[in-house]
Parts: sequence; C-alpha cells; structure tokens
Amino acid sequence: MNKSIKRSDCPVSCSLDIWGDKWSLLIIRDLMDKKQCTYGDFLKAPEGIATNILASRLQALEENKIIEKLVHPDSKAKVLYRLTNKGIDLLPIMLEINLWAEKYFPIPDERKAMLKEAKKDKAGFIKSMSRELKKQVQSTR
Amino acid sequence: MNKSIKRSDCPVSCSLDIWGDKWSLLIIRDLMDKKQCTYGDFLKAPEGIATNILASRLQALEENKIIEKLVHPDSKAKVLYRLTNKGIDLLPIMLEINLWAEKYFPIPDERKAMLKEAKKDKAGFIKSMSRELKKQVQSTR
DNA sequence: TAAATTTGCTTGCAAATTGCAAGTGCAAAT
DNA sequence: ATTTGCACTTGCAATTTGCAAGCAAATTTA
Repeated sequence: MNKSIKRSDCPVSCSLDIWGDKWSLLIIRDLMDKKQCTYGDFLKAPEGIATNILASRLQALEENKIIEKLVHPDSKAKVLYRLTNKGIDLLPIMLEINLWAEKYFPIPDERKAMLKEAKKDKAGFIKSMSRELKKQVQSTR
Repeated sequence: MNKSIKRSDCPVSCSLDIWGDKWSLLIIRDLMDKKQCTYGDFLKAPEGIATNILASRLQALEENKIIEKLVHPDSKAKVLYRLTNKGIDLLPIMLEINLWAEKYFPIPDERKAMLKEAKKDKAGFIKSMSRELKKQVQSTR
C-alpha cells in the first residue's frame, strides 16, 4: 500500500494518485458532513468499508496531509479525525460531484434541499462551509 | 468487472461507483482535452494505462453513458470515442480538480495558463468549453 | 493481388489489492 | 479484577491489476 509513484505531472493524475479510489472521497465526505469522526464512525457509513481498508486509507490520507488525527478530549482510547485545510479545499470538488450526481441519479431529499441552497450562491456556500470546518482546525492548534 | 452494485444512495458514492478509480477520469480528461480519441490515443497518454484495463474502462463508461463510440469517418478499422452530454457535464468537477491540484502540486505551465483564464470566469469557461464539446455531439446525430 | 502493417481489442498468468473474519492491545467502565 | 469498547492488525481467499503476447478485421504497401 501507499505507493507514492507519481504517474505524470497532470493535475488530474496527481489528484487521483491521492484520493482516486472507491473509498477515500467517502471518508472525506463523512468529515465534511460531520466535521470530526472516530474510526468507528467511518465504519458505520452505509457503504460498509472493511476495517483494514479503512485503516490503510486513513493512513494514506494522513500522509498526504488531507486529514489529521487528534486525541479525543473525552478519552485517550478514542481518536478523532478531521480535515486539514488542504482537505477542506476539496469542498468545491465535492459540491460539483453532488450537483452532477443530482442531475443523473435519484438522491435523498435532504441532500437535494442542501444542494438547492448551494446552487443559489456556490461561492458563498463554499465559503461559509469552509469557515465552519476551519473553525475546528484553528481552535485546536 | 462491471459490477453494478450501488453501495448506497449517496450522490458521492453513486458517482464513485461509475468513475471512482485511478483511470476513468484520465480517459475523460483526454476526451475533454482532445474532443475525440481513438483507442490508440488513450494508450499514448503519459500515465501508461494497460490495454486490458483501458478496454474494460471504456466499456464501463460506455455502459454508463459517459462516453460513446462512433466509427471513424476515414476508416472502418478505427473507432472514435467522445463524451456524451452526461460526460460533458463532468466539466465542473474536472475544473475544480485542476484548481485544487494547482494549489498543492507543481503543474505544467501550459495548464496554469488555461486555469488562469478559467478562474476569471468559471461559469463562462465551463459554458464555452461545454459548447465546444457539444458541437461534436450534435453534428453527428 | 498477395503480403505486411495498423487498429482495436482479447487472453493467460503472475503480482498486487481488496474484503471478510478473527484476533490483539490499550483504556475506561463496572 | 474483570469486562467492555475502541482502534486497529493479521491471515487468508477472492477479486482486480498489470504485463506480455496473441488475434481478427481493415487498410496500406509492394
């Protein structure tokens, strides 16, 4: 795992080398939705990621500075994961993926409602959501 | 190959089920850059996709109506691939991927120049590029 | 018109990755 | 002191990937 061989200088290729698989963006989605997640939270996602795959993806994302770990304030036994600024910057991509999917798949109504808001003012939506997520990061440095 | 099991109703998950791997978006990138490609064109890409993987991805993308095949006007031996409207609608995602990568990786100067234009007026850039690609589709129906 | 070449794949097989199930070790609760 | 919860790790079978070679149809060359 974690081969760091860059296939080319293409920005798309470089990006896919980091998060171009069936699971990484789902981990990132969970963190965008819930701000912070424990290992167990990720396992609860409806797609059902296998625990060893989860561990390897979390490690790769951490090595690539997309996410970071911190000890849970309540207990040393728990670990909290959250997005770094680099990870938060994936928000525009995530939004566009949602908008594309909305056009071509039936998606949950609650998501639709959120996307309706987002479409009114994309830049504003990204900015406010980004601020929300960054608040977490700042407050624990 | 080509398992069509939907992992969940999440828009991100549904999208990844179609193009969430290390190669599909590179195929789509080539088609956005060059409008139309032959099988051989894809093999020439710097990332070096294996021929069997290429064949399986092309088939999956076609089944999912992201791309379509047509016979080359010059020769029955050649096949041309191009994006469908559904595939062209991936442009905003592709643009945001490029912009994210530009921020975090060194990328080729020519790409940078193009992105500079795109940033000035994202919606306009998407619209004109989309029109370019759709022209191809319309003219051969 | 026959032979060589190009084009778009397919096939076989080894290597890598994934996915499932069952641990393991540390912290915290009972 | 023992059980429970949490974050992983390990072993192994199944799937997927990647490399190399092959192949049939269409086109070009001789």
